[in-house]
Amino acid sequence: MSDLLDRLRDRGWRLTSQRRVVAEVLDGDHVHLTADEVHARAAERLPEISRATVYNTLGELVTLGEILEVATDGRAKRYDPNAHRPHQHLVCFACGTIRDVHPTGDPLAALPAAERFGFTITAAEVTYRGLCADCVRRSG
Amino acid sequence: MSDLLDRLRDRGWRLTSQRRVVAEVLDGDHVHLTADEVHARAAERLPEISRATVYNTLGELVTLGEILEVATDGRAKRYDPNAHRPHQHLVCFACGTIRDVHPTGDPLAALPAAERFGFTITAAEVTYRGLCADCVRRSG
DNA sequence: TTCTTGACTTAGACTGTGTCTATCTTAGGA
DNA sequence: TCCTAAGATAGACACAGTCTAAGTCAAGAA
Ligand SMILES: [Mn+2]
Ligand SMILES: [Mn+2]
Ligand SMILES: [Zn+2]
Ligand SMILES: [Zn+2]
Repeated sequence: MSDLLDRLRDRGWRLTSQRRVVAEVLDGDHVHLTADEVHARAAERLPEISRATVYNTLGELVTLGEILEVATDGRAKRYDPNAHRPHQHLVCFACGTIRDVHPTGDPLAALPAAERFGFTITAAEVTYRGLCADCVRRSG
Repeated sequence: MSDLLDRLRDRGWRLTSQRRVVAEVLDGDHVHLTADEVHARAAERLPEISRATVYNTLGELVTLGEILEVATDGRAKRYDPNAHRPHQHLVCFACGTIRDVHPTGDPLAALPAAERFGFTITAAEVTYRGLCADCVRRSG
């Protein structure tokens, strides 16, 4: 985490208290918070932080490649600090929980040239969907 | 197309002119229109159709399994009449064009049990991203 | 240490996308 | 032809996100 702050300072970032708490809130595994969730948690530590600053900071961290923007549903985007290791997502239909998963092989290999329509393809995102153990139990 | 209208009538749908034009607008291959695009095209044929009716009709067609809702970016959802054959999507970074593609194999097979976190997984959506031939040409 | 300044933060207006409600219209059966 | 519940409509509303103008402050200069 403080290595993140070091990298940012090296890139000329001014280290404000707002940016520090946003970075702290995003620390951890399987973290996929919406901008408003980040704002709520940041505001516990720094009550007057504004929504605009949270959006600005998240956007800058995405541009710098330090976090990922994930749009799994039609709702709010989620912000993912796990930008260092490529991964895909597993989402529960019922409760919306998101886990990072690491499929084997290269998903691009499954797409034959005849199905590429002349595109130069550089990425494949996979979203696995199902019910998590808790929601299976609850629903019978 | 009229087989679609037949199926809907069989399911007890009242066939209004509004529902008819929405169904007509969604006919074709590689069609992935936003709700407002559907509304604009429907309004060419039926000028006073309302946004609410377009949203209602699209939602009902999704519920009936006649069209798919696709969220490829963080923007407006797109509606896809190709609900009869499973497929994935190929999206151009630059112009946003969407093509239907059919990868080989089952994407679920690439996710080992140890990476499933106890979920009961029932679906995998893949979005391939790259530059289409036109945008590659234009950009250099 | 204090000063300076442009980078940063803020409140709130504004936009795009989608939902809801109250009222009006109409498809299709009696 | 008439009736009525299903459907259509306008516009208010909600949510996610962007933008702007004015105020604040981190960090380098002196
Ligand atoms: Mn993730
Ligand atoms: Mn499609
Ligand atoms: Zn769940
Ligand atoms: Zn393109």
